[in-house]
Amino acid sequence: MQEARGSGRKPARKQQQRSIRTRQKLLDAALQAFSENGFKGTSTRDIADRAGVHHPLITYHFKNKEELWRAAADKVFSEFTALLLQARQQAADFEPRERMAEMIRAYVRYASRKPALHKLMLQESSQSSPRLDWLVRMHLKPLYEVVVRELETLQTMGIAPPGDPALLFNLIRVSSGGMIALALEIRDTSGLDLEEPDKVESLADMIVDLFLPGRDGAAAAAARAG
Amino acid sequence: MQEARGSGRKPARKQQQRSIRTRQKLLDAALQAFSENGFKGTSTRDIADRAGVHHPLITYHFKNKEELWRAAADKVFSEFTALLLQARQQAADFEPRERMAEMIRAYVRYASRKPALHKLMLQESSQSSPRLDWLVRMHLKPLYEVVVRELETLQTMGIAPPGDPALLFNLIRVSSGGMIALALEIRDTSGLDLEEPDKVESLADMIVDLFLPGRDGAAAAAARAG
DNA sequence: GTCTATAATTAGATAGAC
DNA sequence: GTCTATCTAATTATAGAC
Repeated sequence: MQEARGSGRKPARKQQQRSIRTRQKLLDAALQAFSENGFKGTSTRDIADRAGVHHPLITYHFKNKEELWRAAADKVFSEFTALLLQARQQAADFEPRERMAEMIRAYVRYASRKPALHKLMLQESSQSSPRLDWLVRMHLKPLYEVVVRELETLQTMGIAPPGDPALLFNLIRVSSGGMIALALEIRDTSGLDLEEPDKVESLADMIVDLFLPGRDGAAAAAARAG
Repeated sequence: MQEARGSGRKPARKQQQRSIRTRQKLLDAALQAFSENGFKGTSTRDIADRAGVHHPLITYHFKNKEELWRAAADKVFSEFTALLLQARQQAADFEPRERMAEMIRAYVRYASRKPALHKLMLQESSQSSPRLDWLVRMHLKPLYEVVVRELETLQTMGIAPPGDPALLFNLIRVSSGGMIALALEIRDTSGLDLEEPDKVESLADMIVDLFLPGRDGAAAAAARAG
């Protein structure tokens, strides 16, 4: 930190801050653009325009298009996973069914707040690519490993329905994320507006009821016995 | 029909047939390419290469990229709807639950045979466009209107779970199509290969069990009464 | 009905001034 | 850290020979 004090040193810090803001704006614009048009379908010029900066700045801050994609994806997915694990943490003392229910609700709510995340994921999953490999390895698989184990527990307790846990996990996931990613089309074909918060809650509730039909605690055991 | 008989007339018919085959090859290649890279992300040259024809032929047969997209989409979606309504027709004499179950199974099976259809739909739904409007108006909405009515009936019979029918319809839809469209990613993150026919059947069965938990006929009425 | 050649536009990326 | 200018390649689309 060779510019801690003295006169005429503020410009440097101001530049740093501007640089950070430019990075942020580019990341936000990139996420939006990539989620709408896919990797191949978006031009770096479009991203620069959305961010309100000149396009050579992308090269300056992120080296190239691929790195920009990765940075943008990493940002949302990290945010998403953190929020999900936080919801799980907060529900640590709950009964197993309620803990999973809270995670599902957190999942649906975040998906609805950041539809770009699921749009991005769907765009990239339509074809194998280094980006999909990276996404699976860095974000999707780690989350899967954690959650599927809890789902299996819920299955043995009779709370989640029987069957392949991998199938069950992914059904819950696409039921949440897919609905959000398709929100535009769903509104047009069936008049259901998933941007309204109460509709989002209805969606979360329906998913919980569908995928966790069993009950918690003694009631569940009793129900199975009798 | 000025070439019904006589010698030296076969070349004309041969050319016609080649033209038809070229159209077909272009339509198939276009569906594949668009489903993988989205509309903006695919070049007409890529489509021509996949089809093994020279790219100016696209202009010749389809005028431009947009019309080619429309023709390709129209082909699969027409095929898809026809197959679905046929399944419904064949199950006309079944009890209501089994009729809907057969439609769901037909839906999942076709989705798995033609993953490009759902990939295309997901790609286009990420942003509003004249293509999405067209898709909704020509294919999605008509199918929705028919099926949601039957779903409502199943709800009043206690076979389908209660709640907003639009929500229920779309959940069934994305549970089927979304899983298929995401097959690549799902295989990599959770080792579940939805290209295997028996996995597809398991998926269909699980969807039927989840979304049609009630029973048919007198049993259902008895179950609700007692 | 098919091809070559090409026009007009837009893409990703870089060089170098400031 | 930011900008203008520009290179190279790829894009959609068309014109016109065969």
